Amino acid sequence: MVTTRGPAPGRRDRKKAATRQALADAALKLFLERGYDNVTVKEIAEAADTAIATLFAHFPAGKEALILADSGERLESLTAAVRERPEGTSVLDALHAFFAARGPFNDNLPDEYRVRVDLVLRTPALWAYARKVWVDCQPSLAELLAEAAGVDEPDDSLHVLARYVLETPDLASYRPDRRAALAEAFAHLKQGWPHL
Amino acid sequence: MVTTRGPAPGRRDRKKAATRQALADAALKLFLERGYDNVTVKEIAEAADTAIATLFAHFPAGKEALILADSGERLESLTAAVRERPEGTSVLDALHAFFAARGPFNDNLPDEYRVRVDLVLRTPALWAYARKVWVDCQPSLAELLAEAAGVDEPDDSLHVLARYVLETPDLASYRPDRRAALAEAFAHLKQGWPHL
DNA sequence: GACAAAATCAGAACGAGTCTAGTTTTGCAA
DNA sequence: TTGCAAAACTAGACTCGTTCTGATTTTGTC
Repeated sequence: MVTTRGPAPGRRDRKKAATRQALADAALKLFLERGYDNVTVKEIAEAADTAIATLFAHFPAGKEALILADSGERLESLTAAVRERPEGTSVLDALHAFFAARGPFNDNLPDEYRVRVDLVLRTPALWAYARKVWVDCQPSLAELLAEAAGVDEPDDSLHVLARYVLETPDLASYRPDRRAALAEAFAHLKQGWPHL
Repeated sequence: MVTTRGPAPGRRDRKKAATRQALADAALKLFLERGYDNVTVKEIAEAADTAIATLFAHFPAGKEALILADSGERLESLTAAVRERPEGTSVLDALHAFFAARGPFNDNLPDEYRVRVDLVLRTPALWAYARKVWVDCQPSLAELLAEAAGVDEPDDSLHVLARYVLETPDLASYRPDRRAALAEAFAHLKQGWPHL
């Protein structure tokens, strides 16, 4: 496995990471050039000079995962946003700020990110996958909310809130003014869960 | 097209409907016997004595659609539930009652439905498709909500509510006490949209 | 240098879904 | 009744994502 800040990644891990990166890079390049649906995994594997089987060994979640972060990474940032929120900020405000700073809601992103976000936004398969990955964080976010609310186990109410929160970016992205829709949604959620 | 209460469906329409029904029946039977994932569309087509191409001509939305109603039908019942709600009942209460009487939340269903609901509930692909079909009703439900709220066009707020409402059955079905979770969700939504 | 684990490989196989090009059935009208 | 166009249906080839098999190479370690 790739050592996250361990003694020093050996040659094996470096090569593995390089292969993975080559696949991700090739995928992004081809998707941007020709559109997600017009690129086959075979072409991506060839561009990265690997076998198709290797591609799926690195990205078992499939073609979409080649350019989208998994729930692990997302959950990390989400956790940080909640746990390290400024003193006096409500959980829901922190979550609102977290999403407002991300992909589709922040216009001040470096071009490198921008093109990627636009690609996802205009590709239904990718957007659906992104939503799924967020929603997969529901149980963990519910735990986080329980922690913030000072209870041991998340109950129905917190699971419902977690789901609504994670559903919101998807929903808001379909509206003409994405940022306004996001704000509107969080305003209502704060009414429904006044203590969070 | 199948005439819905027109003069009298001719032979052609009757045969077409029969083929469609044969496909749906064969699919349900095989899914129940061996599980959704262990049945191929080829087997279904053979059991219904049709070609695979015919199967997809009748169900272009794919394998899942063989046993799940499309948004058209769902929307009809949803519309009725909202428009014909008893005097003095809020829209959200009507929607709550509507879902509480359906599939996963009502234990008093005839066996014929019960087995189907259980199949959907225990098959991720089917459950995901069912959610999608509900969520596809979002724009229409937002219109309905606008109508009930006495405004011309649904704004962000109503689209958000529509989405949360349609997301709720899926969400609640994953909780240990589905009915309780459904009620909990609607209770919060009523706080967030007190006028509906 | 030997050996096991991990990474990679080519290619076959599978299932969903699309496409093509042709055949049969049906409704309708001359 | 016949003629004809539209609709329904068909077999089979094809694409694409994904999995499987079984082998080969690369790497870390002893």
